[in-house]
Amino acid sequence: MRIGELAARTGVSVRSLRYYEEQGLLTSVRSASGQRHYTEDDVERVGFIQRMYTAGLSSRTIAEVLPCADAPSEEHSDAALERMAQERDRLSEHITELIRARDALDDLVAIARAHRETLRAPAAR
Amino acid sequence: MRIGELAARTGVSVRSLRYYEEQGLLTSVRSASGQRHYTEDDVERVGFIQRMYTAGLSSRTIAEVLPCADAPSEEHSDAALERMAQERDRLSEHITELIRARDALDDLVAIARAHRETLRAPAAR
DNA sequence: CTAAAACCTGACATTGACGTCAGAGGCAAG
DNA sequence: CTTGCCTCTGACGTCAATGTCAGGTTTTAG
Repeated sequence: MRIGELAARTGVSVRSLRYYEEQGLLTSVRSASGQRHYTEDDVERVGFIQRMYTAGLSSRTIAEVLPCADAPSEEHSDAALERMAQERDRLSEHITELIRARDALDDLVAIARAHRETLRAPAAR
Repeated sequence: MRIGELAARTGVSVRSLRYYEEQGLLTSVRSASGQRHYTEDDVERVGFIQRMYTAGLSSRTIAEVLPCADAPSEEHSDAALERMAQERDRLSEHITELIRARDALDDLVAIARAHRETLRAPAAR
């Protein structure tokens, strides 16, 4: 498929797909005229890339980790494994922080709601 | 206390504290010479601001939400409450995505580790 | 064949939360 | 009084993923 279709199927912009290629995250086969062509597998690959971006990894870090996703049967050095584990931990910490932030928001919402009730039924007590 | 001490106690840069003030998130009392002075409460306030930034809220959104944290006993319009609830949900979705991303990383790590075992004990089977 | 739609490269623009630097004034200690 | 540290304002720099535009080629539909 061509780049427009891949973009449509992944929900990622054409611009971003070209950027991913520039960053070495995605490869394409070029037709004689220079147009990029992708395989079905690339849909999934782009999904993974997006997920890693969401996780807060940079292009460079994703590039380090991707080979492991590509060829799970090769060694790819302990460094990459180390890197993945490290990013996983960082992500885990971040999730913990986000949950705390959500709790803080929850508290605020609860207090605001409670006070609204007070306003609505001032004669309740 | 002056800005340097607040920075030290919150772990936030002096630059950021000025930026927060510029964004209307933090106020200070100015001495005759123009220096900013803060209260003990501001330490906690900066912590909350940081937490909201971590949660992915923009300055503008934090500015909308902060009045509720400041004065829980006022109404502050349903709009702010609505906004908080909305941000909370957005954050929740984001957390879910991050957990999925972490799971993906976990899978990769597990596969890589398993393969390393295979290499280390090739005669195991 | 022709026009529209999709693609190409290259380059500049954007956004947001800061970093950093310059030049000037403020404040406590010796 | 002066030395050294803190603070002030203002402005420009940064970074990373993307948007966007220009000018040109390719593909597709009619």
